[in-house]
Amino acid sequence: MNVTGHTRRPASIRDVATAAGVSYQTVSRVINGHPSVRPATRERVLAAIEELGFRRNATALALASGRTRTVTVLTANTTHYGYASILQGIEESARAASYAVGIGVLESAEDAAVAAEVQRATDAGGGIVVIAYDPAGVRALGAVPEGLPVVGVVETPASPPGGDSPWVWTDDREAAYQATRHLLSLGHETVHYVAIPSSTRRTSARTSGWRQALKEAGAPEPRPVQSSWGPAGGHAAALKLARDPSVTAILCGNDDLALGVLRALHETGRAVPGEVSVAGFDDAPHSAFLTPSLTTVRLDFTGLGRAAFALLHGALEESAPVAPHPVSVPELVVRESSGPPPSGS
Amino acid sequence: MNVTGHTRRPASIRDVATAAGVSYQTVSRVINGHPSVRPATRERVLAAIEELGFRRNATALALASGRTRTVTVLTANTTHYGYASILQGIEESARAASYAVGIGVLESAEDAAVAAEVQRATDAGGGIVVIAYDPAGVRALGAVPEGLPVVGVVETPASPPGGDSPWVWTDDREAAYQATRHLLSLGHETVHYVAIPSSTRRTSARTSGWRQALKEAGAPEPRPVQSSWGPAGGHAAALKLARDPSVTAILCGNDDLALGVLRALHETGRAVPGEVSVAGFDDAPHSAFLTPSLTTVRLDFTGLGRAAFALLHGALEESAPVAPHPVSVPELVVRESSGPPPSGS
DNA sequence: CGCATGAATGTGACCGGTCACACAAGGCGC
DNA sequence: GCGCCTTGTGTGACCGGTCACATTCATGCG
Repeated sequence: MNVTGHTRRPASIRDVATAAGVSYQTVSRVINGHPSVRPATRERVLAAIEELGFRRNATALALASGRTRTVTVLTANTTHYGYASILQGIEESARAASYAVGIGVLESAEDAAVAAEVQRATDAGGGIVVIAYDPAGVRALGAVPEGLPVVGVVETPASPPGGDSPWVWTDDREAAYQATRHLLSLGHETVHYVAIPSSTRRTSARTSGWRQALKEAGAPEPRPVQSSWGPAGGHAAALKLARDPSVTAILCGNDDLALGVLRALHETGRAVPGEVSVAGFDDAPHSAFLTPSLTTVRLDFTGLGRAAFALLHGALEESAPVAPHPVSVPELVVRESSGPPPSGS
Repeated sequence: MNVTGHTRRPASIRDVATAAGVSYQTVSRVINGHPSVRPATRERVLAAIEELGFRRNATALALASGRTRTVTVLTANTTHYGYASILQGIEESARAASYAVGIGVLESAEDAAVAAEVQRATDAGGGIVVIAYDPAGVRALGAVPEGLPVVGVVETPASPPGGDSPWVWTDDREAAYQATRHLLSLGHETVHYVAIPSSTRRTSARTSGWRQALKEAGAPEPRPVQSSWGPAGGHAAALKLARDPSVTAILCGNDDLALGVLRALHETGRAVPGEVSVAGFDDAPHSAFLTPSLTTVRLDFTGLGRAAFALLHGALEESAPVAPHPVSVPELVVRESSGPPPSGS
């Protein structure tokens, strides 16, 4: 029940116009800050707006102007820490720019389902951000019709990142390189790699950063172990690796994987970092509190989301500030899970 | 560059009408499945729709019909596992019902900021779901103007949950009760409780479930330790508790807290579960892989999100199926972190 | 056979804004 | 004092749909 008796239809500019004794166009001018409105008139209109509690109808605005001020985020998942952080970053920037944020979950990577989601995002108008770290995301990014404003949050840019390519990414190669070098510098003969699924057919940036560090150090290059995204994958992968006593250092494609690896090493009785060192990727919030706490590379997902929005915003409006990929550099965080290899080795 | 040369304006129903040689109204009838359209006409219209690639403009539809088919989720955070899962559940149901999902993050609990977010959500039209587990969410829920379709995902229903109260919740009381009983049944004299911040001034359901179990068992009731949401809070709280040798069982308000508690116990050299048992809440994906793996109570957040949408959907459309709070019952998951108290105790 | 009835379709107004243009009043140059 | 430009304001059409009502034509029935 409403104080005023019943819920009344919200005031439109014509209601305001009548109340202020002007035409609706004048009201429109006032709300849009048009210069040529006499101060006295402006005052009257503003008073009427205040009194009637007028708010500009977003739907009508979108229909008339053609601009939706909306960004739709397409993602395969909202619960993964990285994805959720990117979303949060996008929302933060979008809110500051008075954009609405929509979200679409790509439940399957099947073409029809992906196409349907892209359609829905397209129907919403405005811009699209696709988190393309996984097959579903990659397909979605590919399925966006040419000419639409879209930004992909990708593992690696698909072509030379010159100019205004519609992608943002973190320097995963550098991150993997740093982590691998860290482990090698502790004295490990080589570093094994448990990989997250690659979104493309090409070698992932993480893999190549790892590989480069090994090559530079003249370390043997073991086959990367392909795994999944979650702890279960890391667990399974590490159960195999643990059987090989020569394995003393494991780099994991993300912190979830590392968690599973830690668990598997514990189950097989291999001490971390005494016998085996483990490093992750992402610096998820729980990684610092694991036992042992996890050495990892911190990636600024929130910043990545902000960058994605900035890029989109620039494409959508001339006036928007075109931030040049200000994604911060990955930062190695050394914790307990990495140490020198067993001396007897 | 587009195949057709340049991006053309999408086809409207009038374009389709012209192509099919009928009036725009007939096209409208066809897309809305109105019965009285001659099959031959319908065919022609459908062919024109297909040929022109017509898609109904969501903005125009919203403006004309007044119905937005949108649900906006207001939340303080997108990265917490529980919140993110609820969001995912809402999105899932919304997608099935062809609703768009918008998201607004309540960055601060400050009144003005919360009010602004609620306004934005209101402007979007459609329904609102507020995740009201924290002060920001609770305020947002309170700030939603009377009469608007809104559903709160709350810790505890504010008033007798009879009829069609616009809230969904999990049975936290039962969950805490189960976990506490489990610990007591292992032989612990009592169970200490590290609480997440309560969203309301009243005693939280989790607290009262814990309390009831203690009372029924005739166990002494220690003061609950107020903490924060994240692992850091649990860590700090447990550092204090660890000093007291009589503490042999700790129930934590969520799994993140439990993670911090485990870490603190490790740091202070208290074995889990040898000396101290720990149980959490939520069953986050990583909890099963911790060392020791975490005994916890599984809550169906995704189902909660689905229930929230179902309730909203029912309020928004007569035809919608009104699912009666089908949130699944919390389920105790016993893992390694809980066991009998030290025998010498 | 005339008229009521219903099916099939079309017309105009409307949702709440914006945009392009018309128009009145006032200041300035000549 | 006339034209012209500028300032302030109003009018009409439009965005792409929906809704209420009008119209046409075939049909059924008394």
